[in-house]
Order: sequence, then C-alpha cells, then structure tokens
Amino acid sequence: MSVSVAFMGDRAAKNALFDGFSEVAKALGNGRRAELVDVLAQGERSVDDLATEISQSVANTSFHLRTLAQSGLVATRREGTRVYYRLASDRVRELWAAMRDVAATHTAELDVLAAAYLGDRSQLETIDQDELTQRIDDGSVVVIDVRNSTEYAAGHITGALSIPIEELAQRVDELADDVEIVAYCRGPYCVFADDAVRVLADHDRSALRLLGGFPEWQADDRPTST
Amino acid sequence: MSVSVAFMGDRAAKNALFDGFSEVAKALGNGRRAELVDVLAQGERSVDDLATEISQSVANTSFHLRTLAQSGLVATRREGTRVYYRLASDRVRELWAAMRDVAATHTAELDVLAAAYLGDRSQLETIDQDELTQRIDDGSVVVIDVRNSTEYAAGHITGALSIPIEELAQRVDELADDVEIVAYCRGPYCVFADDAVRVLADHDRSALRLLGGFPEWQADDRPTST
DNA sequence: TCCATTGTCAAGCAGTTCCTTGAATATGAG
DNA sequence: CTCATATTCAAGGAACTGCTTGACAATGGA
Repeated sequence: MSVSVAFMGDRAAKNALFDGFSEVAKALGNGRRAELVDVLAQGERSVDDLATEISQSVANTSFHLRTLAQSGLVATRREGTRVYYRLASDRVRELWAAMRDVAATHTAELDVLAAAYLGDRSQLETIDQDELTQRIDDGSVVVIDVRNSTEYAAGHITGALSIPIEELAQRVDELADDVEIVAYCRGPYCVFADDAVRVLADHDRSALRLLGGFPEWQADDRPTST
Repeated sequence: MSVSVAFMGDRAAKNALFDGFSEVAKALGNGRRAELVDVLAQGERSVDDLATEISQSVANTSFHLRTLAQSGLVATRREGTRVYYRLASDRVRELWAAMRDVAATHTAELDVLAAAYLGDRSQLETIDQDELTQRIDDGSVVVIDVRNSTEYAAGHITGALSIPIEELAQRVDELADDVEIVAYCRGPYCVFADDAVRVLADHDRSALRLLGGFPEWQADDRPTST
C-alpha cells in the first residue's frame, strides 16, 4: 500500500537530501574558504588577488574557489585573462554573518582566537551605526574607509573618504583637524580600523572605529555609494 | 615599529580565527548532523530517540551529538538516565534555515534530491501563513499537527490538534466534516503533512498542507502554545 | 546492594580532504 | 603566430572524518 511506504520516506533519498544541504556547510567548513567568503563579502575579486589576500598559492586558491562555486556560494565572471569571483547573492552574505555570529556566541575559545588576532581593542573608542548616522548629519565627523581602493570602489558609506590603511600615516594631513575621525573596514574581525585609530592617535588625532564594517552597514540599509 | 607589524595582522592567528569560525560549518557539514539539527529545531530529544529518527546506531548518534556540542550548536540536559539534547539558541535555528535556503536557492541538484525524497507535491493544495492565520480567525479550518506527540508538546500552532501521522488513518472520524483540514509538520522538507493530505484525500476529506512547518511559523512570531 | 537502561569512549579501517608541485589551457598583446 | 599572463587541472602523500564494534560509565529502581 503506497501510503505506508510514503510514511517512512525513503531513507536513502533522505540521506541524499540532507547530504545535499550539508554540502553548503562543507564548503564553508574550511578556514581558508571561510576567509575567501569574508573577503568576497566586500565585493568581487580576481583569483590571484584573493590568493594574496589569504596567503595561499594561486593553485590552491583556485581549487578552494571551485569548491565554493560547486556548492553555489560564489559565481564568476571573466574579463580578459582575469576571472572575477563574487558571492552568489546577498543571502550568502547573510549566511556567512549568521555563521560567524553563532560561532562567536557559542564557542568560548573563539574569544581567545579573536583576541589573539585582533590584539587589545579595549583602549580604542567605538561608535555604533545609529550614532554615526547622527554625526554624519551633524557634520561633526570625517569618515574614512581604510580598506583597499577596490573594495571602496565596489561600495562604501556615503561621504566616506578612501584612505587605505597602508597610506594613512602619510595622508593624515588631508584630514581636517577640527573634527573627529571615524574609521571603518571589513567588519568586526578586521584589524584595519583598529590600526587606523592607533595610527591617528600617534598623530594626536581624535579617532573612533565604527562597530561592524561596510557589509553590516549595508545590511542595515544605511546610505551607501559606489 | 609596532604599527607596521599590526598592519599585516598575524597570519597564524588569522588562520586560527577563521578555522575557528569554520568549525561551526564543519559541524553542520555532515548529512546526519544536519538532520539532527533539523529534528532538534522542533524541540529537545533524547539520544536514542534521535538515533531512531536518523536511522543510525546510538554510538554513532552520540558521537555526532558530541561533535555538535563541541562546536556550540547544541546543549544538553540530563534527566535520570536520559540525556536530552537541544539547539543552543534560536540563532542556531536561524543559521540552519539560512543554510537550507542557500542550498535550495543556489544548487540545482538539490531540487532533484528534494523531489526524490518528497515525491510529487504538485497535486497537493497548499496554504500560506497569512491565509491560515485568517482562516483560523474565521473558524473555517481545523488545523492538525502531524508530527509526533513529543514535538507537539514542545510547541505547536495555537488551536492545532495533535494527530501523529501514523495515527491519522484511524482517527479521521475525530475531525469535523464540515470544514477543511490544514496539516503541518516539521518544515518544507518534511513529508508528514504531504502524507496527511494524501491520507485525508483517500478518506474523501478536503485537506491542504501549510507551507513551511512549525519552526517557520514560530520564527514569524505567530501564535503558538506548549 | 545489584541490575537494567542509557549514553559515552576507544580502536581500527575505508574513504575523503588539503596542500604542493608541475603541466595544461585560455585570453590578449605585439 | 608567438609569447606572457592568469587560471585551472592532475597526481600524490599526510592528515582527518565517519562508521562499526565492543567495552566502560552514570543513573535510578528493586
């Protein structure tokens, strides 16, 4: 009788279905691939650019990107001899954020790992999205985007200046000295804005870092430009 | 100079941090563990109950649950000789939903796998959450929860009757015959509600299945009871 | 106390993943 | 056409994963 068979569902088919779901998790289940997704959350990048970013060989990076592509997390576009990879959709960005948050909330050792990578942040003043929105309206801050210029070009907070972190020390003079400076970067686990605040403090400038980075700002539907 | 070192971040520490994030994905990166999370999204369950549910040995199930626990996705509670596992938080439920959706949206083969497991759904009428809310208010439907009774006890749509799918055929008479019946179960990839609609159709009863299951209803902040 | 039930742990094998090296392919410039 | 650049593919070895079996630990009841 067909109904009683249907009750059980087919175990092999069920296994295959859930194995299918878990393919996506497997794709994210490698530190280097997670890092690639994190970088791609800022915008599309070429393979060797990504390889440099994650400190891996081009071959290995290409392999990881293929893995991500096969599980549908990233898509590609060819331009001349270069291949640009990007996240397949905003939903992937959300998935990555959800995973990062769950990891941060539920695994104690992550605090230790984050502290080891980020260093001591406790002396660095912060500002949240609401406050920053307010102060941009006031005109009482200058906002600087300290990611690299490709990332800035792919999208940035409206009104922000692009000053990649490596150039900041030489370009401090460009910043008006009667307002505070707010630096932002890729997100809560990016060190660029922290470094920027430290560099600015060394130059006796009053600086804050934005909590969260560009993807979080964008996800919250706040004003952006490209 | 400390600043230029900080610019690079420490590659080993960065690897460790992202390996830490990817631990969560690795935990979800196995079909049986994904299935466990899916079941646990309905409420807490004991180890051997879960083993039966996913058709695995108790030892293997216990091992998978330990893996999930180590990555912080599930938590436990002991009661007598039994150990009950549950999702660590609603955030985990959201993560699972996000992963499932990304998989469904971005990987073509998942449609095939889902169709193989679920069978042909095209003949089964459906109703969405808004419509159902409306019709519960009208009193023009009877809602039945066809999951097992533990799941019903852990939380169900307010006003729904508990009729586990295996009991439905014998209990059709309990249902008033002047209204339509809406069946729901664990979620979009659960066959129980589909089976229920087929059983009811065999008994010449007009039945629909709710799109999504209890977790989706709850996530949308609609009325639930325990 | 001893026993039954429930869950966890350890060893071991088959299969998979990750990274490296070196070769192959695709595009555009000259 | 030939060459340089950018990317992908294939082979191979070390390390890890998933499942089974059988032993061990924790709890509550008789």
